Amino acid sequence: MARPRSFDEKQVLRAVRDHFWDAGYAATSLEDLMRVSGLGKGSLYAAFGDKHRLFLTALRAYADENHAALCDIMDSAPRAVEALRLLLTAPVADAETARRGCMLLNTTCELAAADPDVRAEAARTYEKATEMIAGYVARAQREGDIPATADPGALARELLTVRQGLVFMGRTGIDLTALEATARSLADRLLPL
Amino acid sequence: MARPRSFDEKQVLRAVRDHFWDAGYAATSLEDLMRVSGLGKGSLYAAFGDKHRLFLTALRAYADENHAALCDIMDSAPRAVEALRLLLTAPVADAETARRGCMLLNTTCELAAADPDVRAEAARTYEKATEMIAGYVARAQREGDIPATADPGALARELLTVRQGLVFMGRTGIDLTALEATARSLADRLLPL
DNA sequence: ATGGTTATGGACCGAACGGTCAACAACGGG
DNA sequence: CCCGTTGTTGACCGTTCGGTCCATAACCAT
Repeated sequence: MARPRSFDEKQVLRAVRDHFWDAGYAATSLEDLMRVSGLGKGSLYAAFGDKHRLFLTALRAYADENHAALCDIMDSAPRAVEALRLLLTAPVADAETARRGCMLLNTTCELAAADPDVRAEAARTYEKATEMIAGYVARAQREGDIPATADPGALARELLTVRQGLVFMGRTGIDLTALEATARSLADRLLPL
Repeated sequence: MARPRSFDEKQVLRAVRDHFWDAGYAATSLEDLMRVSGLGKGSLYAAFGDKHRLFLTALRAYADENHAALCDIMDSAPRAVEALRLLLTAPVADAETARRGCMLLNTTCELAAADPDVRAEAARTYEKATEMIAGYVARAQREGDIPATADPGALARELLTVRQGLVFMGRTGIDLTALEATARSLADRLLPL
């Protein structure tokens, strides 16, 4: 019927997401996006709308992917309490991950005050994460590793908060050995085994 | 000898800092800075250098002021362990503070990957904060509120990390009542009284 | 009062910004 | 084979960007 697209939508979205992730929203120009995606302005606009819409699309894709990856990592632990430990230790386990930080965290800091869409995405994602973590807490309680008296939702919010703190500290360029030790120690204190 | 300045340097720096704080670095234009400071371009440049130098000056002033304010708050507590509790509960105690977050945290997320000067400022400030906190930990140990076996530096890094996590979560727009409860609960678990 | 010196404010600059558009290219159905 | 439809490309638009510069203003020592 008509000319087919010459690009893979997911691949473009990934390239664009990577640039927003590293450089931030405001510091990324359309020229940057054209370069990393290999597309012309017109194609970018026709396929994804303007810069802001493209950004939100990339952000949402990132948040979903990230959530799925976190679920995978935690699923790999045999006991729920170990999965909860991974929640704290994984984000600082290797240098590249630690330095890059989390795209949602970075852009929330940059834009939360000015952009309701970003706030909404953050709220949505962190609520989903809290529920997921609370599920692991409940399982760890059934497995006898966490006292049954604990409130799964409250503990989940604590762990998520601490995780974000660790992710942020990784972004600052702090010494990674010390940060790993901090993560382990926090896991020891918050998840008495 | 010559014409005197028509503005107060600290006042201008505060106005400029406020705008960078809320809007971020890249999203702030020289026109914004002229508007909030009431100065013309020429005066701004003559007094503070270009946008980036002005930003760094404002950031450093913020970091120093913030550190001093934190010291004041913690000094108000009679026992060191209570000061350490305040480290976690103060940043989420009122809505305005929580929503605004921390300028250094916000800009570190935005610029850490691209701007070595910002990384350096973050490293400098967080090292200073860690030392200050470690001092309180040591005092709390002398006062018998924290086990003498604890490593003050390690505990300080943990508390700072958790504090940053709480500050970040406040910026996301999360429910503040829940966040306060999270802060209190984390304080209870990390600072056994 | 005046001259030396610095501050001020806004005109001005080239470059880069986000966004639009129209001419052209590539495909499939008839 | 050719036409309708959609994708691609790059020229082009007005605006805004950060930064420079200079005529003028305001001050103080003399």
